[in-house]
Amino acid sequence: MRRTAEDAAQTKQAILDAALKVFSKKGYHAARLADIAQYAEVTRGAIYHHFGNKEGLYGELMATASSTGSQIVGGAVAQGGSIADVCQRILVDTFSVLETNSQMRAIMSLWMFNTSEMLKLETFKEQLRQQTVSVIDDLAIHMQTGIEQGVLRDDLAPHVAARAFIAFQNGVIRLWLMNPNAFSIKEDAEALATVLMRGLIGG
Amino acid sequence: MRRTAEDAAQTKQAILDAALKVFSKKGYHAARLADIAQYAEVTRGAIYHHFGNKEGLYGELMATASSTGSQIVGGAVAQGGSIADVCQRILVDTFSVLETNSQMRAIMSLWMFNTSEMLKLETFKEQLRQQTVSVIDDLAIHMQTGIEQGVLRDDLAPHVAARAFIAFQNGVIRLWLMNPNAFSIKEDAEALATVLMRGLIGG
DNA sequence: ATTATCATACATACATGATAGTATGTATTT
DNA sequence: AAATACATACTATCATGTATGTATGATAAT
Repeated sequence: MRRTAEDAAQTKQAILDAALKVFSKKGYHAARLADIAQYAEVTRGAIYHHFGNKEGLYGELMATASSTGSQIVGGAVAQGGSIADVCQRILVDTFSVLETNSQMRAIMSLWMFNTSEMLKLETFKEQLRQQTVSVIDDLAIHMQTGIEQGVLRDDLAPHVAARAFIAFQNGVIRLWLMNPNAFSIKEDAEALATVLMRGLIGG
Repeated sequence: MRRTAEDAAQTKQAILDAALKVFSKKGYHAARLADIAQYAEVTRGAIYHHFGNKEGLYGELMATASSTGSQIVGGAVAQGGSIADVCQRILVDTFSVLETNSQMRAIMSLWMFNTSEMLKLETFKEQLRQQTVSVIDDLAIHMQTGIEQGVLRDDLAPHVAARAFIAFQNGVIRLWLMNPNAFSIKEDAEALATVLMRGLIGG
């Protein structure tokens, strides 16, 4: 029952969508390919055809996830302003979007929670490590210029500032994802972001 | 080959120690009871005898882990000082101890990473949720008095301050655990803590 | 344009391995 | 003697991966 190329692409996307839901909900090991297949309304055969194996499926998922992340950052940078403005905007945007966009929420859950499960796969660990390092390094360069321009505190080491930023962002996201009913991350986004930024902005 | 009661307690502890190592390294699902047994130099029979099943073993582990956490907080509070001093101390202490104490590192790994894997077990999820809520609530009360005393910024909502604090702490710990070679969390502990505290302290 | 051929997109069924759990045996302690 | 603290051996389950089947779209030959 071969379908046309378009149909095939559609099925592949359906599998990816289903995988995102199931992986983010159950974790890597607990998620069964049978679950994903059922959710996508195909059989496991389709999954093996398109992705080779479970790890391959997960890998493609993570690739799209990480590209989404850099997309947000790119958008915030494009709006211009000082490094402080950009950082504030990134925090507020990432916090807010979680509450409104369920797909984004699933992606974040995936990379917040499942990631850790995957750290035993050395290839994954290394890939993630590299990725994090480069994000921090990039950010540190911007922090450096911010410091030189007097926008950020001059007693701040650029890398420390960058790590504080990423840690705070991830921490807030994780805290909220663990219990979304505890508070509204969208309503508190501005206030939370301000706490961290006040620690970075020169005064 | 029954051993004396003392011996039994000793083997039970050995199993817990082994479980901490294996769980924190491999995750819940990937960790095999056979591994844990081998590491503890017993057979799986001993595990089933003392803990009933895999989930029981994990449960007891987490119980000791959470008690360790509140122990650190208790210690920092006992040393006195303003809420700002206490918070700074908690951050610096928790950051520093990670690098020096491998057992603490394993416990943190467990609760940072494996926790998420366990969130599908509803009992666990609820337990963890309650725990987090109460930690935040407690902290918020202290933040409140800090605000009233003028130690912390007066435009800060107590719960926002509390969540920012916990999020930052967890975020830094997680960031470092994911890649301990990227930087020395002990050396940067003071600087990192200062960033967050400057965002909270009134000026 | 029709047909023969091949490649694609899956479904189905089976093989394999791994691991949790159980049942039972046994040596000590109490 | 009865319960404890395990070890050993066995069972059952389950999920991945693979091998194979099949219907159909794509493509080239005639």
